[in-house]
Amino acid sequence: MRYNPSEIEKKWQKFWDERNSFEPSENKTLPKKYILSMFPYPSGRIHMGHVRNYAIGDALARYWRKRECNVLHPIGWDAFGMPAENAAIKHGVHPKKWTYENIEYMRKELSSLGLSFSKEREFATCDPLYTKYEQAFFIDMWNRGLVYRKKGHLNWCPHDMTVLANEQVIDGKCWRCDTPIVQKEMHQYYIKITDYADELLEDLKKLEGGWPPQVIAMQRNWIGKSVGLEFSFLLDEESRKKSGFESFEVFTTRPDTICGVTYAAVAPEHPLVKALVENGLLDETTKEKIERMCRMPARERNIAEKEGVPLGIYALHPITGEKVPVWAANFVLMEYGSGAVMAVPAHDTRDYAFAKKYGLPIRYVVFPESGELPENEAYTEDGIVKGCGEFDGLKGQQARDAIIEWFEKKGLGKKVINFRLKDWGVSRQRYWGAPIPMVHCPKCGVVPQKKELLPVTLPDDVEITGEGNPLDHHPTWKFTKCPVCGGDATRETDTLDTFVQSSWYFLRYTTPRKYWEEVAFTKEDANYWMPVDQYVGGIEHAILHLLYARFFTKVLRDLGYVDVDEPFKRLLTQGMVLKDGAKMSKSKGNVVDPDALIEKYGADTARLFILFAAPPTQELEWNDSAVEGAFRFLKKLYDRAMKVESCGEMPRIDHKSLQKSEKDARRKVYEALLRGEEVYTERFTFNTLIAACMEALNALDRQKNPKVWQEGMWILLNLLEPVVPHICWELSEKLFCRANFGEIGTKDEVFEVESVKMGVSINGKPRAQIEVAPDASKEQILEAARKAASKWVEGKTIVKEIVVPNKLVNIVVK
RNA sequence: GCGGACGUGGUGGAAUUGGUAGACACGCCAGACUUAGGAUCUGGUGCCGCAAGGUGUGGAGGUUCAAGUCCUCUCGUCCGCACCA
Repeated sequence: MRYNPSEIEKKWQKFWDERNSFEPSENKTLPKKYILSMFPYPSGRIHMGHVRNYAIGDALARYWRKRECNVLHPIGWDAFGMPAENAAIKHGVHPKKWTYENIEYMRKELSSLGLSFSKEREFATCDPLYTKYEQAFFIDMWNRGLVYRKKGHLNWCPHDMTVLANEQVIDGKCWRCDTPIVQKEMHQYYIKITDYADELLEDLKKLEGGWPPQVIAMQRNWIGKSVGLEFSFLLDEESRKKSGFESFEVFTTRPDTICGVTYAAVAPEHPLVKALVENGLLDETTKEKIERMCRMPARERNIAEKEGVPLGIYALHPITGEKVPVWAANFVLMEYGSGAVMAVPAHDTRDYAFAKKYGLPIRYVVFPESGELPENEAYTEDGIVKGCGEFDGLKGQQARDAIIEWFEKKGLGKKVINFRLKDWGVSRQRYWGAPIPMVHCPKCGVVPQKKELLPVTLPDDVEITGEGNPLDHHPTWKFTKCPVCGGDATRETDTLDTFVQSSWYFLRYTTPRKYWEEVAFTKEDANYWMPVDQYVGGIEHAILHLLYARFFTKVLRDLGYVDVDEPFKRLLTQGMVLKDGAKMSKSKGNVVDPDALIEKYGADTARLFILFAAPPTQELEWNDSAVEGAFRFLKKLYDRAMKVESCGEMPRIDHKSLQKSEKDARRKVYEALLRGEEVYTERFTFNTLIAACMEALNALDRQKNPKVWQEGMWILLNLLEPVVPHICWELSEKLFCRANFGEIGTKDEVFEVESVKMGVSINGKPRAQIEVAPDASKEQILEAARKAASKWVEGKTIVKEIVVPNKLVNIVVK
């Protein structure tokens, strides 16, 4: 019998399917493992990234099932979003049809990989039943004051005709279609993620050890907490009269440098500037310069040269009372802090460059503890304050604290914490999304829909042209009654950002399908299964999805739906799959199609290759001949297994009576077993486990003892089942009636050896090898070592001798 | 600029607490079997050298009996953020 993957794989997939083999138990007294690979967007076909993602998750799920855990390993579909609408525009297919057909097709593709998903708990986020609860959460959040509506400058993608969150703007371009973003002013709904900024930051500590440091760092950076002093810059009397402003606020993280302030700078969009323009106090060229600065998009501003104009007004230094000029400058951002800064050219590189360009004074007030001030640049390090009256002599944090205290005592300013994180704008002017369940009533204003009327569903009869919002253009959909007064009203026509759906889908899975009509999920179920024990997905979600999901979990906790603080205990970020050094993409023409691969070699070969070629967190370079190698291993495994006699339990072997090659084989097998434990539970370096299994099979091949073969296969098939399930079920069924699929304990006897090989080094250089009894004394070992290395020892004085048991001997000679 | 990851044969990668660097696999070379094979099997394969030996984990120092692993500096690659006050 030759290895025939397509036959074996069909057989077992059918077997698993018919028996619903992978449904979790509802018995909550069992130890649980929640293993989750990020759910896919139903784009049409799976790609190698999916294969990798689900091969990793499936291996872990299958492993824990063997350890007698209750395993939740679900799959679903992140099904709302723009590609469905783009398909509608291009090909005239309805987004719903396009999406569900894609799901149908991709489900088949995934099932051909033999993944052990719970079929029962699968759903798509575009299912109205999912929308229903999402809308209910939104209303809960609105009622809690966590959602608000605001008119503001928004990132607008002219191609997709929609608003984007800051997180969705990459290099000033749309994250989806790469179109440059423009600023547009409009109303939209915001979720107050900033209310949770501190907790989102603090709780990153809880994730240390479980999440990659890189992802934690990226989130920390994105939240961007900075502590400093906020104070008012009073304007001098004349400037007050001119502008109608008393003062303006500034924020600084370096109050210790405050006495080095020689000017102040405000953003070109600052209200103070507007007032001066409106009062006709600026000449034409100044106004022109300001307008030009305002027009320049943010991403160009940060590469442009520092530029600014004096506004002809003066502020009073809060400590010295000195008059300092106020400038409008292109490097000051309106969106951060108060849109104005105190400028200390001596201790800030930006302020320095600006001061040099416009000939503004530079005054050093912080000096290094040792050494000299740098020449021709700002000194930005901490140091000792000099030239600042009562604060002289203080250094670094000490000085900062003292100065903040001084401001607070005098009531001139206060300690303030600023975050870079902005509230999450969730309105999208699109059709294929969850409708925002709000109603605009001429009498009652903007009010939430009644919960018993949820879900607010999408109308099917829409025309999708790519221009404007189809829901807004629909002839009847938006007309409704006000849930408060019952009068005529209109529905909100914006839909929710798709990241809202992916922010809680992992909670939906925790409750069995039969309850889905009544609840989003039960608290009991969520508390049993959460947090996800192992989450697996791409690094590209390091900020967006993972931050929103963490935030949502905390909000739902505060709303009383669940008790956990963090949704994902451990996170594994898989590397990309590359071909010819580049990410696989249609445009580059370097795509390897998973279907074709499975067709040719089978799912087990695909899974084996993808887990063997590189550790899961690293990039994986595609290599056709290495795929061939993976296939070869499976053929060999199958061929050798066919020669093993079947048995119902693990054979008992008298280890002492075995020949050396037989003992070696057993040792290799048990080494693989130990490696398996650590790979599946801690390290996830499946490549090393597979290598250990290959070594074990090679070692088994060098001996002929039928019992050693039986035991070896018993263990290897158990170890490899999570990676290559089909072939392992087939062979285990044939040989052991699958009795080998439980937990297997190690055996100390196989690691006992008659002799150990040790290296002998002279002055650290490996020179010879000795073989000694495992219980040999230090003296015996040294004697053997001196003899073996006599060539290098003769005529020299031995200075020192080190024996590392079972490893090596190092003799130091002179 | 800030933050993070990484650098080992022709290639992917092993080496978990410092202890014989290069496991396992790909590729390549030689051989066996075969009508043939992109099949299978055996042996070899870091580099220099006929050999003895030397040398070798991006580079330079250091700690140590011993460094891919620890420390300092440096070069390079990749990723994220970025005029954030």
